[in-house]
Amino acid sequence: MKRRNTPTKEAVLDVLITTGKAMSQDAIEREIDININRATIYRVLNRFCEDGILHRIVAEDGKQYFAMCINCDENPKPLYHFHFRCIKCETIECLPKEVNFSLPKDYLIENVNCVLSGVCKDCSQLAI
Amino acid sequence: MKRRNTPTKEAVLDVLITTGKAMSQDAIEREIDININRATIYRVLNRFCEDGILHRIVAEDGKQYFAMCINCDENPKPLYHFHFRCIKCETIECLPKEVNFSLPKDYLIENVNCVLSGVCKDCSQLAI
DNA sequence: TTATTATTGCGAATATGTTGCAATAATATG
DNA sequence: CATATTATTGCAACATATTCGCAATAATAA
Repeated sequence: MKRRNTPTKEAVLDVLITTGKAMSQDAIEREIDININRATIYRVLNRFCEDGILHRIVAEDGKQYFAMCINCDENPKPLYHFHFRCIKCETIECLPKEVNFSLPKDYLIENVNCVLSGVCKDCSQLAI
Repeated sequence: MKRRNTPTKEAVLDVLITTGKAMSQDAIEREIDININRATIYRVLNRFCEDGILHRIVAEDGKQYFAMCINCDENPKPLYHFHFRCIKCETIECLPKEVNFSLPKDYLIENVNCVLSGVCKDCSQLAI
């Protein structure tokens, strides 16, 4: 199943690149100027995840967030990194901090989903 | 708002104690012999969380899971510990492993939600 | 025993995410 | 350039998780 280039895919990637953070489907939809169907956005996001272009984070709000893989911006992130979700501005960012864990014997690891939440520096300074 | 003792609350706690793992609303409902309304179970669980009796984990499936706080069983867990979700048996257990993280300056931490997923030892050995 | 009010059940509402299907459009081929 | 192939889209419907309003019930206090 060969992939095709579509305005939708470009628009979605664009938003994620310029924002530089992890975004949910509705946030992405809000940011895109052209009108794109909800289901289509999900399908595009899922395909990007399959292709290793995006990674998916599930936050404590139970929602899925999507972010560019590894080299979101200048500083490369370790494979399994922490994420920070700001409860004020509702954005999620990848932290350049690796998740260190060890599993008891006979456990097989498949995925890591670590989200810290609180108030990000921008919002905490606004509060002053 | 003073809390009252009800059969529902007892039943829910009972299941969580005997299972010793984190369970979702539907898993709890399945395990309880008496009939309890879905909404009621959620309310009971939420109240227990408010009261610090249970803690809430959100897994990659976007669902909420609830587990006894800290001293789920004999071995006490650190405040912020990892959780392991088995994709075979669909259970979540608290790992006695503390989450070590550090935040950039001016970030305020509020909550930590770390879930590793894969195959637990019981299920990985079944596969052999 | 009675009054107060926390708790429950029920139904409906909300939100997130997925899916089937027909229509559209990106790419490859002649 | 014209056409065939099929990936992608839009739409509506669906599935599931969780919450909420409201009236009825029941736990506790008096």
